[in-house]
Amino acid sequence: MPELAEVEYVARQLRENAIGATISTVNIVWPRAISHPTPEIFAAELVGRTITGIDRRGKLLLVALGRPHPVASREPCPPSADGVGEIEEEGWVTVHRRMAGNLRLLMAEEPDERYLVVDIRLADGRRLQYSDPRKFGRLAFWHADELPQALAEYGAEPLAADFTAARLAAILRGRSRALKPLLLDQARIAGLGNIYADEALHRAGLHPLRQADTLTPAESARLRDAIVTVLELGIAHGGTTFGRHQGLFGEAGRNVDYLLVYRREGQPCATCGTPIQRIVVAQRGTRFCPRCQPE
DNA sequence: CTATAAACCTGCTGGC
DNA sequence: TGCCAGCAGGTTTATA
Repeated sequence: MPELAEVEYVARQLRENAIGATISTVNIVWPRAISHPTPEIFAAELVGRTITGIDRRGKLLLVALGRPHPVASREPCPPSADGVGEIEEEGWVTVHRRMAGNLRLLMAEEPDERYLVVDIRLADGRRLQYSDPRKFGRLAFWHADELPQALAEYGAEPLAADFTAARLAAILRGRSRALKPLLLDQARIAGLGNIYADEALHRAGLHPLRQADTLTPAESARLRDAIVTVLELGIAHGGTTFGRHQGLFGEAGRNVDYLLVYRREGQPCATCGTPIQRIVVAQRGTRFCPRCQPE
């Protein structure tokens, strides 16, 4: 599930529902899921802190943690527009769901998630649970001054204002790699995964094996627009869900109904009717329309 | 720099 | 129904 669109969708839900909540206990069911610093320190650092903001970088979810002001103001501080209130950030939890991880916010009476990996109890009785049947996903805690090292390897943010056609053209320039592995390279563009890479290439009319530095300016502009479009559509549809839930409350994303090529091999292309083809590129199943996306 | 394979894990689906 | 092969939304590491 979790590519940029699915992470962004959950980030928005968390921003609406979890900011201001205080963590009372942390139970780590599968310790290897904590990648930094150690499971024990992770748990100890979280307890007593309050969720002050939610952010995202590529497929990585960022949860800002702080402590309420020790003194005074009787008024609870309302979160500001960027999700950060009058509480000082002291650290961050990062969540990478990899292939199959899910984040759920459970009401007090709801049963535990299946495949539970980390259970975070909130002071109001709700639980924030990370579950993951494949156990590929990772959580970490970073002090505020350590966060940059956690984000150091990420490339362009596709939904940021500076992700222009010129920016993408600069990324493609001088690279002999095929487009598909380049789009999946998080150090170049952060957040595209197998679904949205295939969908973006299809919308741009580009073959997945096309060499990156052979695109014309018009083609790279088309690709930039296609990337932004597929991601925004994915977010608007609540993400793409194949198996289990992926929203914060267990709801399935509806974007699967809008995919044009991903997992549609053999079915007719919506544009030209040619059967969608599947090949393997960089160990990943890759779908495209051989007519709309000529090599 | 680029490419390829394997590893990390488990669940699900389709074929026989 | 049972078993096996193949596939899966991602990343890291080792090897050419």
